Amino acid sequence: MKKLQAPRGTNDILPDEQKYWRLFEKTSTSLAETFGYSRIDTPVIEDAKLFVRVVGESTDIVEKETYTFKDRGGDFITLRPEGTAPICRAYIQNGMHNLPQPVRLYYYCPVFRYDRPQAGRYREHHQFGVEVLGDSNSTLDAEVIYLAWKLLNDLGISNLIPLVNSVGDKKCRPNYISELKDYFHSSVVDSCPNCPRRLEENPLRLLDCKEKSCLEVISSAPNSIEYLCGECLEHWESLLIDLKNIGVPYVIDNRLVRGLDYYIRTVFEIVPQDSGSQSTISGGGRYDGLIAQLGGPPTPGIGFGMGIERVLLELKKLNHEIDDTKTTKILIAYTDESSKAVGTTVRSQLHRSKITSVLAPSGRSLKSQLRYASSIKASHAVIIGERELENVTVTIRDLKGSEQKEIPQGNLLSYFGKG
RNA sequence: GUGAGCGUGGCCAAGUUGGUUAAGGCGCCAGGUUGUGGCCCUGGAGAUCGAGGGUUCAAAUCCCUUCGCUCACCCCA
Repeated sequence: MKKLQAPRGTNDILPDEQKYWRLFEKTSTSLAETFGYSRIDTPVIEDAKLFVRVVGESTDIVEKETYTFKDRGGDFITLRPEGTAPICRAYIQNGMHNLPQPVRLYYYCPVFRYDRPQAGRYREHHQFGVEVLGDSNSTLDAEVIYLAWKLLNDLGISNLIPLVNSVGDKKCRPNYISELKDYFHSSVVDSCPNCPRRLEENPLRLLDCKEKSCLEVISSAPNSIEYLCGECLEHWESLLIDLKNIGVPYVIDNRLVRGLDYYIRTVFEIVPQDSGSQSTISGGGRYDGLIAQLGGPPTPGIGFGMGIERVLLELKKLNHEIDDTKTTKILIAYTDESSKAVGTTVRSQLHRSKITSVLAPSGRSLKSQLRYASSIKASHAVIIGERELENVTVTIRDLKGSEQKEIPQGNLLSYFGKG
């Protein structure tokens, strides 16, 4: 029989790994709550049309990189590949424009992409993100960028600086793109296997080609800021002031573009300095046209998404001690069937007082039971044998030291301070 | 979709000019006397060497196919 294994690009998150995940979850949700964001959970599956409308039908993204299938009723379903579109859908569907604006939301969920896995890229990964809907003021752009940066700081990843850029809006971006095309038409490097095609299909992407021969051409390419219309320029300039006011460091990166057309004006990313290719930890931007595009009222929006696996990769590099929230754990050892029965009632007593305890595995010598206690890092062993049965006592052994004493069964809880 | 590297018990792995029962370490289980752990000692379980086919008297070691993993490209929400 073929060995069963998790599908390509998916991972088990084993018990030893959980402390990192819980740290992230605690840190991120408490930061978001502190800033007045409310949690939202959307379904793992969505109508496939949602993402088609967001990114357009013919791109690689929808054709090759989503998990899309026909369900038993004949509807096309897509496993959510990102957080923003479902939240916009939920905003529209639930009439959230009737809430006080802006609406601040955060999410924490698995997302799916049908990609070949590689370092930092999986078919299932997890994202945390925030979205602010209903206000186009640059203050909120700054707030969102600040949150992404602050979250990483709170986790102890403090050496990262957000990269920011503005890609203009529907009015001014076309001018920029045609300028960019003109520039690359005359200078696109023949030796690059991809840029001639990019020039036709996605000119903005020319700016982040990795080919060495292209770098020089890119460095003197037209700069998007110089093509911003009056309103976009004003938004950009006030963003820089807002960023300063809120106290987040930033670096302007005019080659920064994001893959999707829906981004307007502000785009930003946080990328670790020393890493390989799939390393953007967090990215986001403003998407003022998106909700209208999905059939809702014209509503501005800004947000970021953060890849948790990539964050944890960085976190582990720093080798910080993670507090594993150790509770006292008690192993209940026994020597025969009748003492086992007493052990079972002792366990119930402890559990009622919320004291972590486990019964030793059956059929083992006392020595083996205590070995087991050590291996599961129990803090104490409660030992029940013939003598304890006779005396109606239990023996409590402190496993950090080696003192033990026999106490009346009735004093068990007070021994652990729960009497 | 493209390219490269890799695939030996749960984990880390030695072994590749083909040749007796496929090292070792970690982990797991047991024992080291009479009811007691962590260290140490001894023993045990556990691998048809990813799978299928071929060459050969003989293959984990050579050839072919296939699957899987990893990394990179493409793409990137």
